[in-house]
Amino acid sequence: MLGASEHIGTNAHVGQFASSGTMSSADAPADRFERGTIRRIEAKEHVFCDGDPRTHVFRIEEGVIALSKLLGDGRRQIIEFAYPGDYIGLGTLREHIFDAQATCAAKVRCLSATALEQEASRDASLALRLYKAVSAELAAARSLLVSVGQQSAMERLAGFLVGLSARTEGDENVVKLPMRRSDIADLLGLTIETVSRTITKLRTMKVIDVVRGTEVHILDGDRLVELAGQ
Amino acid sequence: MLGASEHIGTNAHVGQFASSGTMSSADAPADRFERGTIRRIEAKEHVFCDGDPRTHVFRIEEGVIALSKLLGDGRRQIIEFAYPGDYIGLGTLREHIFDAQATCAAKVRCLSATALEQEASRDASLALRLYKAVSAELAAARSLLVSVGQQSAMERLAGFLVGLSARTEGDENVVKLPMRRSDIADLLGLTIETVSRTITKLRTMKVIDVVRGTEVHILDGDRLVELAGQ
DNA sequence: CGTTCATTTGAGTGAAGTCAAACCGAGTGG
DNA sequence: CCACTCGGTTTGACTTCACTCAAATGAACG
Repeated sequence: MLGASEHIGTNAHVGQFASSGTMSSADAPADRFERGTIRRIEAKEHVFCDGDPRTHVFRIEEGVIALSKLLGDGRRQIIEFAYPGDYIGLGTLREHIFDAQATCAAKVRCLSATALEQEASRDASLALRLYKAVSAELAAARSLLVSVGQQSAMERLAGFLVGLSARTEGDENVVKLPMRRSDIADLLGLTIETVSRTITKLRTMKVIDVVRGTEVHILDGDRLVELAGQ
Repeated sequence: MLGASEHIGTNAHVGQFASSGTMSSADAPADRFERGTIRRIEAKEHVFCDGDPRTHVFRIEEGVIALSKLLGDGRRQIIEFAYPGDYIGLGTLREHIFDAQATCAAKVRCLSATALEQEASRDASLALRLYKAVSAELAAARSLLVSVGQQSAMERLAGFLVGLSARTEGDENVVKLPMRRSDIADLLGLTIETVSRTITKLRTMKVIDVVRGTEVHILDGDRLVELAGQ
């Protein structure tokens, strides 16, 4: 099984941020969302781990970060995939309670959690932005919960592809999968084999076509949405 | 199946709040969390429905409210049980995207959503409280997701009972179940029958005892925690 | 060209679902 | 006070969807 194999020691990932200039922003100068250094993350590298002190909040600039919970016996549930523009590490706890691991090469912007929250306690509009950001995460988590709790493997996978397609810029009918089958399986509460078999079934149904394992061409979008249920 | 049987018309539940005096608060006078009228809710009555405009935020004063999503074919996923002290209806969307239904007789405090959010845009400390409240909900939703996505029926049910016991004031080993089996099933992503069978198994294992179907006596708390996994 | 890692496919099993019937406790009315 | 109903729960028999274990295939890379 996948897991924390690449990760050596609880804090190995902290402290060696690639020093990149702060991006010049057209926004208000005090906008913490636009400052912070950029850090490069390799595929499978951790941004932070379950149990680490929550020192930073990160904004994804490139790639995909999987937030996940690892159970004692190796089972893993992915909580969400964070895509460019998303924030990870928000919340009020002193320590992280999830792993954050890149599913492919990625870049994140690092923002000091304490600075952010100190400023939020003075600046209501920043606090409201944080509120809206977590609210969006909450909606996403609940929607995934409905899927995992009630839907069949086919419905979950079709829904996942529909969601990915909606996120995709450019041709909505060509979706790149920037993660392994095991990541999809752990997101949807299935096994790798079931994910693979379901993809195969969608292919034989001529609803999708798969190129080199990582690129999904949606041949019949309406049917896919239908298969996703509501 | 359960569902919206008690509910007649999308907005039948709005507008007939029981007029109760605003509670005198030791807090700051501007504290919106302490004002608002109290509304009585009968068992199975809706506080609000999926699709209703989000006019109010509610604080549970008594009883339990189930937040749920109903799928087209009757399947239902409960997102969370809201207990006294919890808030429901937070978020930034104009409309509710879930049903909120009492599992037993309940009372909620009604707070104007617009007033709350207008004030939050001026008062950073209020905005931060909202932020913290949703963050807590987010953590709860994610934890349930892990359970539903990865754990067996026994693990889910044991975990549910452990969680209830932790919430219980007074004797931690006597847990009242203020909801039906169908509510527990829809929360955990199981069927009524599986919930019932699992409870029976816990009884034959002498880990719990059940009195009149609604009162669980925890006989072996350590074992229960063990069965819940992590 | 061989190694490694990811994915696919196959065969068999099992945990939870479905359908159906029995049971139980709380009201209600004769 | 008992019979009857009604909603909820439990139990039983059977089915199925997804899991497990195992092997084959495919892609990437030195």
